[in-house]
Amino acid sequence: MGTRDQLIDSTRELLWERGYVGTSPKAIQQRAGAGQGSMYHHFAGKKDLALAAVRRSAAELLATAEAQLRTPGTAVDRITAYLRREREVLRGCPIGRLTQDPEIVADPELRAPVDETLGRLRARLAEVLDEGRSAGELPATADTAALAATIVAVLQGGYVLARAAAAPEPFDQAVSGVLSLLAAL
Amino acid sequence: MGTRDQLIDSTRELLWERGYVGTSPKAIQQRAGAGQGSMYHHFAGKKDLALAAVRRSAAELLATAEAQLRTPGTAVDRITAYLRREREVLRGCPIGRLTQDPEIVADPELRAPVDETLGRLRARLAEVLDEGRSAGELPATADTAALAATIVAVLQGGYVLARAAAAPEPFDQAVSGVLSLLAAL
DNA sequence: GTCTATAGCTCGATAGAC
DNA sequence: GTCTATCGAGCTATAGAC
Repeated sequence: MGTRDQLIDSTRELLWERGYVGTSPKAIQQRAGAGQGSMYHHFAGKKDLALAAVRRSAAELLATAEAQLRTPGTAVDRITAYLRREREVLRGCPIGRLTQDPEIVADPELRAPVDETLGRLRARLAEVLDEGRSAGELPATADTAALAATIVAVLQGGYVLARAAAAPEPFDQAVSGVLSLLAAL
Repeated sequence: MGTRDQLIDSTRELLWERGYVGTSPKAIQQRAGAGQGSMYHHFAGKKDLALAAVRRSAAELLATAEAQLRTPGTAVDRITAYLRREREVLRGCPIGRLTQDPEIVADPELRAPVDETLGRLRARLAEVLDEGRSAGELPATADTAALAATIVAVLQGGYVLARAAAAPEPFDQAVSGVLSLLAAL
């Protein structure tokens, strides 16, 4: 792996752990084992590097989600597979986390990939729910776009509860709750 | 209002907007209209001030929730009143926001009030759901603790989606989704 | 109680040698 | 492509006058 990739990966980790405001070029360089000149040779600055890092994390998140949602079974089965897949819950979501960063939401360029990623995730979940509705698994009146937003919100909010408690249990409870509600539909 | 209170209020605002890592003593002083000597006279430092600010925000959050949950009606009515109350959605949750801050979750003293607040909120919602279950509004088999976690997670995650989109709609969708699921129980 | 001055450090970025 | 040196600013905190 080249120095450029090392820098991107270090930035991804630090953005996940500490956010944009809490991540310094110096910390990125140290984690990547690269010097200052090297970083500013490959990237225009902190923002440029963050953009590359966020885009890579976003692509990975969507690919991982797709792997779970592509499984056979009913819509609720597929969503269960997605929600129950192994997660490092206490680390939170590498993309959702960025929405709490004032400099990310204030900058259209930095916010765009975050918005697009969560938007696509919701759209994909709505698609799965649509298929379930067409198959008669869900009521014809179900608002699949709203349910998709609820599911993604449970994930993102589950991370918040788990991190507050420093334990994964509240995340698991929140997921169990929404799955029991979906199963009862 | 005294200087001490001004400092606490400014810290509350800045923690909400920028988090702990993104908030400097200097910014607090400027917003409060107080000098450095004044701040360090009233508080031992940034952490001490943050503790006072978080405790005050936590008390306010729980009091506001209680005002909505105390209303008459079924459990779902009361939870609807809570979820649908007027919110500045794009600002997010002043307490949940702190779970994304590495220095808050790493410090037991700073994390404690966050954990306690979200824990109490979940417990209070579970209580409301328990009352509804006893009244026959919910199935006897409903896992009220899990549903309470789901409801708080939808709120916290709804903020995440709204901030990503820079629009309140995803929050409203997520709330609509979970309320429709609860109504169908 | 509040002020100014200052400490020692890190911030994000640039310069210029090699 | 990577290095070291340096910039001007801001960081959290302390000192000591008033």
